[in-house]
Amino acid sequence: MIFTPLGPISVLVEDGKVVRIELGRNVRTGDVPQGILRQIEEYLAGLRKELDFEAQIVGTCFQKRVWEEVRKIPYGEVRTYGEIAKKLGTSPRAVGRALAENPLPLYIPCHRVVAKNKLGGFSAGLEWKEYLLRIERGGA
DNA sequence: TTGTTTTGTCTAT
DNA sequence: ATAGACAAAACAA
Repeated sequence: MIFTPLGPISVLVEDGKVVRIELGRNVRTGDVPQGILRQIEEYLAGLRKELDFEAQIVGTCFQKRVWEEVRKIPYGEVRTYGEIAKKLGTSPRAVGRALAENPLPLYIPCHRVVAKNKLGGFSAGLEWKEYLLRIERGGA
């Protein structure tokens, strides 16, 4: 369990692999390896740019393709739903739909995906999206 | 600026 | 099979 200005973050781990990350909700979790928590804390403090731990990702074939693509977005940069869609040969709407199901926010940096002229959405609430983007922008 | 149409995928019926 | 939901975008007016 990690604390942020916006609320707690819980990490669910199954045999050494991160299965789910919950923003703003306090979920019952088992033991979480110290190294994983530290990475996330450092990331939130703006001291770390990549999360690198083992994760087990469950989803449909299409969802995994979207999540994989989103993982390639560099720290501090953003892409639009349309840009991701074009790369995968699908529609922006479908990309948003897949991101809405993202089980691993932060690890799969879906906050780096925005709408063309707006911020787009975020399952945990837009405050989280803004918060995360602010961290990566180096802002306070 | 607003509303309307088009759009791919997923879930439930 | 089909209908409805959706974290979007393009277009008409």
